[in-house]
Amino acid sequence: MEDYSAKQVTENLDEPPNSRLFIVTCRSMSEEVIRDTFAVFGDIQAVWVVKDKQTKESKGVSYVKFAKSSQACLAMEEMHGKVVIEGTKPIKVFIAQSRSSGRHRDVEDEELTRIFVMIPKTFTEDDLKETFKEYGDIEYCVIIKNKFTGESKGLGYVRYYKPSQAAMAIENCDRGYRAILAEPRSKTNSADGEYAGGGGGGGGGGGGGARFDQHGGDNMNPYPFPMGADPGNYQMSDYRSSDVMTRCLMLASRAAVTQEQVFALFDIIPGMDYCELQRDAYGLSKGHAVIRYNNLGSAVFAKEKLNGFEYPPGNRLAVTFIDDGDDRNNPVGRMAMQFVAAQMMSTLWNGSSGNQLLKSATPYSPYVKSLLDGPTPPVLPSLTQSFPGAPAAPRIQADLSLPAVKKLAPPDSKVKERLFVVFSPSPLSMDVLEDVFCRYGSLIEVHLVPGRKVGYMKYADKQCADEAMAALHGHMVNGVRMKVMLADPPREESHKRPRTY
DNA sequence: CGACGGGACGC
DNA sequence: CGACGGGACGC
Repeated sequence: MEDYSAKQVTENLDEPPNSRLFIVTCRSMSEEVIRDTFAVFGDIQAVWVVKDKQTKESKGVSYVKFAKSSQACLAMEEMHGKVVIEGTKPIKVFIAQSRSSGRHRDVEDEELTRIFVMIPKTFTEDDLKETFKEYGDIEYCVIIKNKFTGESKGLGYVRYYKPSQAAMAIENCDRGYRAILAEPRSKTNSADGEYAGGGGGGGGGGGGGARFDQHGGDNMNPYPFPMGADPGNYQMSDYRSSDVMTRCLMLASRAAVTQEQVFALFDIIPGMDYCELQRDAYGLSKGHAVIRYNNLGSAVFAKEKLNGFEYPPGNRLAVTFIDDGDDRNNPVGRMAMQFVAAQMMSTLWNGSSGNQLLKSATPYSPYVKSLLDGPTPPVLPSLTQSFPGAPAAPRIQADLSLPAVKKLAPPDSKVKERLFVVFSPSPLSMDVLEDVFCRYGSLIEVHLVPGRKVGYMKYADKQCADEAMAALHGHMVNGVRMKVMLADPPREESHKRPRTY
């Protein structure tokens, strides 16, 4: 078909994605005509007219492979529905399905016009639009935000009117935006993928342990009400699906707490389905966090038990409902709370065999017990000892004198230098590292490599980084020796990752 | 010795 | 409706 060996062609057919056209023509249209017709839209790498094996006659189907997706998209937009040979039917032009996906459904514009990007947390939707309008008219921009605080998650969608515009944006925008085609939202993903089937915990390794699976199997009704038809059942389902705000707690802490700590603490109570630390514009913890449970009972219980709790020791946490509204002492909430407590107790006493419920809490049994038994508010210093990554109350012991703590650089600062740190015998926790490495100024963020004894420190200023390295290399912090050196430049784009464009 | 790569919208 | 050929690197 072209001056490419067979192997090369088949391997490149789907690369970049959406760079190949599927064209329906009249049977008389030759390869030459097709090539001439489409050559004006870009660099054609291959043309293939599907022919009958016996008669060698065209079946009226052709493929045209372009070098770029934007070229294929432009050709599609310009040529679909056009009459190429007078007196014959207009041709149809689509983006071809990738060869590996066995489906033959037409690729819709819907799937080709919305991109998904990573942006600085400081970006507004207007910033997003300003940044991406140079690639084409934008229908709308959306930034994914925290529902309660409006804080950006650093991710956004941009919808263009035409596939070629989205393709241009993906091909030409700064690589830092990591622009890819967005997956269509309509894809009816089984509501909460995490709760499907068996072990959902695996993936992120995010410290918190597996979720408590409260709406797991149909046979497991976590509430003391029968599923039968009685008023109680209605009331219950009504309350389960009640407004999210009623299940949301706000944590306030004077001492700095990490996301991991808050997660570990509130995850003790079953049903946590959201936990996020609030940060200020400079990425510093403001000592606030939002925690949501999937049922009111757990939220009530968590508030009762954790409000006033000392964590870390000496620091009294304040836990309130986000909407400091009305009566939380309604019977339903109380019953639900008591039931959750009872269930946790029984699970603990009975050893919870075959019950996935307290999987992640099991290691914490002693203090979960005391938490449940304890007065309100409980003071259980021993609790903090066993939380992974809990700081010995920002107490840092070092074999050198450390300067005072300095403010972090804004999270979207340009990284001017990275330090590579090796820990021995084991890695230090995130917050200890932040506390130590920020003291020379301009620290942007600490990155620990999961499962390894190494980490990276990002700095916005070369001199600060060098100073930190000179001061800390070979030194000991909390019994951990650190090698601190300049990081090798990040690996340049491995072409391994599958791209969506 | 000791190496990073990320990602999802509650209609 | 209209969906996937021909030909085969070199350890």
